[in-house]
Amino acid sequence: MSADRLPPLDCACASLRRAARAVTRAYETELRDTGGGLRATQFTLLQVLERMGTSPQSALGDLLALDSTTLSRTLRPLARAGWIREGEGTDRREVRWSLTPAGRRRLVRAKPAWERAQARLRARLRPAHWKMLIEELATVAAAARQV
Amino acid sequence: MSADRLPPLDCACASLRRAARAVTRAYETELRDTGGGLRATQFTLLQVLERMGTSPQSALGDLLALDSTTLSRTLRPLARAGWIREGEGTDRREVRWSLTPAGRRRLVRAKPAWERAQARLRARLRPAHWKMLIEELATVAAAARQV
DNA sequence: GGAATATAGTTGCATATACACGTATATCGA
DNA sequence: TCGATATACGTGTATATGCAACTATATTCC
Repeated sequence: MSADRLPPLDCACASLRRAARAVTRAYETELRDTGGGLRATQFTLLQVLERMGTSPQSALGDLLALDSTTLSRTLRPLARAGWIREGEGTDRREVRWSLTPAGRRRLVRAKPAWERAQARLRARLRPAHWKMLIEELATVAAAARQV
Repeated sequence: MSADRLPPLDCACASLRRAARAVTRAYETELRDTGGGLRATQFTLLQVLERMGTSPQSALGDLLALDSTTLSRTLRPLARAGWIREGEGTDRREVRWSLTPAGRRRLVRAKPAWERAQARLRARLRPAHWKMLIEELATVAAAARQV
């Protein structure tokens, strides 16, 4: 029933939000069916922590353009589930997060679903556009933050 | 303090969500300061209704890739504010929406803020990339819905 | 050293978003 | 024509998201 094409929206913000909603739904469907029900944001946080090793909470927020208050509340359930752990830094205000072994296993288990979602979307785009899109989105996010 | 650049994220979903968050904040800041505090989604709905004239609720959901339950709750405050109005269709299940004169005025009043936000973002991107981005995002949204 | 300021994070509140499920209406098929 | 199915929408519930305002710690600078 879903249309093969959608009319472009003049507004960049509306365009981004619409695409984010549609793509999030596709990824979360995949994650729900076989990836154990991680939400998109949860998966992303685990994936980023895997790449960063250990990271102050604020650095996660900077990297993902996530407000610190959102981050606090999104990380809490991940910690409660035992997938991430708080570490100590020199700065006593700061919270440093890292993946636990359980978190790493959780991520490994979810990755096939994520890869399927990626592959499925990618297959529907022109090959050259994928990389461009990823890079342009990074540029856009950085540009928007500078305001 | 915000970085001039951000590292790309491998995940298309994470890339889109990050960009959508950052851009939404930029647009809503502008709308808050001088546009009367419309939220991004509210502005988008008014703008789309202006373009479509009258539209069944389901058509709005299709166009914006918005779940119908989200739409119900998002439209309600707009109706309460008197910016949109319910109309009758042949199908008694259906709700048809259209902009009221007050809604049109509201939109006119918010547009300069929106245009400033658009212009500011656009100025930070390579000129050729803007149109490409808008179109690619429409393609991505449509592609993700087909899953 | 201590006041002014900046930074890291949290809490209260409000909107955004969607899934599971329910209700009402319409359509289809034997 | 009437029972099965499909469509349009709403409710309950849960997560996502960010602003205003707050606390606690660190830094700056006189």
